[in-house]
Amino acid sequence: MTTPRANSRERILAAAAEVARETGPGSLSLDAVAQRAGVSKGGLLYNFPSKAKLMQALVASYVEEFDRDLNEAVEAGETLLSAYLRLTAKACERDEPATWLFSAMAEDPDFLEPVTAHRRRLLDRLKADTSDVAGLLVVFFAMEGLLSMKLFDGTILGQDERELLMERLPRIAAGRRA
Amino acid sequence: MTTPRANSRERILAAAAEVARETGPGSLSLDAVAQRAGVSKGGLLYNFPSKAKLMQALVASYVEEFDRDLNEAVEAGETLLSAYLRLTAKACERDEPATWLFSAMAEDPDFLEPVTAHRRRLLDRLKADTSDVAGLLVVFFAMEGLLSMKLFDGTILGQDERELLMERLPRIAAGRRA
DNA sequence: TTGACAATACCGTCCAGACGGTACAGTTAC
DNA sequence: GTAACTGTACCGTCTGGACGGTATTGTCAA
Repeated sequence: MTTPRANSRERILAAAAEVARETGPGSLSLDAVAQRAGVSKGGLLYNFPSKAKLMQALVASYVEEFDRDLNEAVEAGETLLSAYLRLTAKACERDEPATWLFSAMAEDPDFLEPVTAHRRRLLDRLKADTSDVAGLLVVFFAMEGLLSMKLFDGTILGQDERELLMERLPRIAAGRRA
Repeated sequence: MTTPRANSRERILAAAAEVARETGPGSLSLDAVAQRAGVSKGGLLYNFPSKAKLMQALVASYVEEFDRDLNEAVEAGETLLSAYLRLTAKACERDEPATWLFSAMAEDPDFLEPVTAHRRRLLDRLKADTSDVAGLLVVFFAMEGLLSMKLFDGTILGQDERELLMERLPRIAAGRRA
């Protein structure tokens, strides 16, 4: 009952994210991931020879996807800030928070290094693109705060409040005072 | 020595936070905590009858401390917003990030509920104190973003950048009520 | 005053289960 | 034939936590 062609890696990665979300970040066992992906444990370890490699791939795929989307938007003519705002807001509205991030952190905090490096590069790109650094920082960290709340599951903000926030942010980054 | 040790609970809680910080959020074992606290595992389990109770106490003590400090500042005449800004900034500058939070989350995401509830209450209090809700939201989430970066270990921001940010924030939330 | 009992605050040991990882023989698609 | 698996069996380690024991202090009736 096998169709062994290889989107296996993607299926496994997606399964890992699902398991992390459903059973909690601390319960990401290889057995659970293999079962969820419809793969044997042997098969999982064939694709990712250790749990550490799985985690690294999980983190890397997230960073790559974000950068890809961002660069596509910029090449299509959108401003960097606008694209960042839009993509991050989209991430905030997704049903599945990226709790796999916590799984990676629980396994070994060093696995987050690619994410923090990515964030640092992103901020640098945004800084190079504005004349109002302070305003940019405010906007950037507000978005990061919103995103982290989503990660921590907090549905702290109502719809109307979020709209209020998202409406104000671009005006701050534009250098205008309310 | 023979006399029952005073403040065992506090020592254990502090030890748990230390272990979480030093060995990573996923490696918070009772053995490690007991050893660090200078208590046997049996003694630990006497004070906190399960790991879950330990985590809950860890979370609760954080929330209580924050609220206590905040209320003291307000009673001493500081405005709520100013106190919130100051206390959160202080937390960001502390050497020891609160990685125990991730330990709690790894154990069971539900343990974070008191924290998110606390955050929600805090935001509500701040909202009731301002006429410019949108501005407040920006400031609040920017601070939360800064804090979460600290938690994720990201030393993303340099000293000068943080000063730039912290200088701008109060001006955005300038709309005060009566 | 004292002896009996109980509560408090631990210590040290043990154990069942979960987990990551290995090994390897068999199976299927190309 | 080979890459990409499956399936099973197994190992060593770690972990939460149950349990029984112990020392000190407190209470209180006779």
